[in-house]
Amino acid sequence: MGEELPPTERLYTALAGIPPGKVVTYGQLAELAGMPRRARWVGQTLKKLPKDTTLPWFKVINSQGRISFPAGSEAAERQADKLREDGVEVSEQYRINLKVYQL
DNA sequence: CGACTGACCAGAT
DNA sequence: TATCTGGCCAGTC
Repeated sequence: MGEELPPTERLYTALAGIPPGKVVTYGQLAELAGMPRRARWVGQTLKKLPKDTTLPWFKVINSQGRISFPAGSEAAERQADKLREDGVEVSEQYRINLKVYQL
């Protein structure tokens, strides 16, 4: 019968489908993957992605419209650069306007 | 087994 | 805007 993909696979698929210039929150991505209220699980899963992944991990931000890495860290800076390349406006304080860029 | 930790979140103050 | 609280749940020790 119909075999359903594992949760992680559904997460990858949903993430790969985020259009250019758009972002999603951890909680939103959890719902898209069919795992409502599992925002933390999304974070744990993304953390395990290989460093050379082609998935747009940088499109995932928290519900406050901020990058979930310590300000000034390499990770935060890398994510901000990626988002800007993708056409998303990111302030110096790593803030993104969800009203404009959220899927 | 309990205690603690996270790429989290929503509501209250 | 900032801080706190309770909820969430898989890993780790």
